[in-house]
Amino acid sequence: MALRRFMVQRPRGTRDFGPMEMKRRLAFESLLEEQARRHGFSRVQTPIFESLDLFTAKSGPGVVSQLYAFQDKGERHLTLRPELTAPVMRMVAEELRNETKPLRLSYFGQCFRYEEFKKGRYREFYQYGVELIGATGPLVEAEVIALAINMLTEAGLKNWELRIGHVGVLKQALTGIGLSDTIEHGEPPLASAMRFLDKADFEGLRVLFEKQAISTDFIAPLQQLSELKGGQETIASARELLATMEGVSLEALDDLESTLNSIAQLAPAPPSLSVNLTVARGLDYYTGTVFEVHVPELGGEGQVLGGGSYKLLHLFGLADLDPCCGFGLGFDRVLLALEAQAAAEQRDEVVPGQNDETPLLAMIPFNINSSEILGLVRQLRSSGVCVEIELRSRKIGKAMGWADNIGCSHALVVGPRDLEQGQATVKRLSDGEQFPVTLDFESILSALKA
RNA sequence: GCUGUGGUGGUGUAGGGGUUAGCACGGCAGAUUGUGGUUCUGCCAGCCCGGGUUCAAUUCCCGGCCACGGCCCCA
Repeated sequence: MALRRFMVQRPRGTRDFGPMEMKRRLAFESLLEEQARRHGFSRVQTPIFESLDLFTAKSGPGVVSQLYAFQDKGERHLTLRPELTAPVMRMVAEELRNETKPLRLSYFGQCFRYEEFKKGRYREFYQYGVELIGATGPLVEAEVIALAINMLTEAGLKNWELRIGHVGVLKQALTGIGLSDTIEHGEPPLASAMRFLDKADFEGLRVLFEKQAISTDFIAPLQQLSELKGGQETIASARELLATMEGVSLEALDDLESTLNSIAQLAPAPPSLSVNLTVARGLDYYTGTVFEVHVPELGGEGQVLGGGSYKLLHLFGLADLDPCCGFGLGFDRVLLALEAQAAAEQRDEVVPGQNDETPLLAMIPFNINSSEILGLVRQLRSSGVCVEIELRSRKIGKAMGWADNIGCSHALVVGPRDLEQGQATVKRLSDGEQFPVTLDFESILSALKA
């Protein structure tokens, strides 16, 4: 292409989506939307850019290095949004304070992160998510998680693993044995202990316990707790371990069990369910149940969904609505997984319903003034038929080839003779069968349905 | 943040210090001036960018850009 040297390339880490790909993406989006709708969630939308403060308030100043941040002409500090939870929280505080609670909100859109991209990680990526705001407890969490399960199931995703945990279990165990949650120097002892458990650094934990004058006898059961992994039976094992530690509350564990029981009724069983008390999601605003979905086929970037109960609305003066529960679904990653699985099974359809089954009619004006058929085209389109007009004045044979190539189900040639007689033939391209019609939309409509 | 591999028409590829840079798919047109998917013919269209070595670089070297991976990290 001679013009290449003058072309401007797509920025690094971004993607274009052609017609075929968009068909899949739109089908996937409406599938997710339909599930959200059935669970009572309503779609909202927030701006592509926000005040920088919104994200530093949520995640600390460190996030700035990963943001597409800039100043506008009024020298306001803005950034392209790196995620959608904080904007939705902002919107709730700003616009939806007086709506009847609880709110069930869903959203979908681009997010931007300035980082090295690779398979499943892009600088511009798409996130679908939901937040349930203004209600708390095991049933709320179960509703949200069940929606996630139903979405992935309906999308036809296979071989995925739901990992579920509850940050309260270990936290209550640690406070129960006497670790403090208040700051002395820098990090509260409780947070340090959580970190050590997360990284399986039991020597670090021992040092901390000695410093805090806490019996190191607790380390063994804590280690066992953090290493628990398995199905629902894991709850019973955790209960036994916690029972050996005096003064430790079982409330979080009871909640988790209750959540799991409700999920089992609200959604089909996921292909794999694993209870893991160290699914901490690395973030300190999570307060209750936390969960992630992984797809092994995706390798390093295998997490396709993550969420839980968190406290963020207090940042906006709405502490009474905390905690909320929600999740974000990596739209691109789920699609990648679906594509990989479809390819492995040599399946054509990647997303259920991606292939539009409505007839597409190629209207081929032949040696006539095309204005003769425009009224008919309009009537057909009003009746819900997809109509494409041949625009290059091809000869009949070529026009048929064109119609077939672009995926038309039927073709209708209208030439001088047809106009004269008020009749024509609708040709079904799949098998070549022809149907005589009169040149009015009702007759053509019934031929298309034949 | 660390690191591996690679870049030839729109797509997939062959080749290789001096070539009319080959092939397939594709698009367009004709064979075929009222009915497609076959066939035949013609046309369209390419060596990522910059510097170096050389008489000569698309080919070798260096840098950049882009692409695809593996770690780390992740709101």
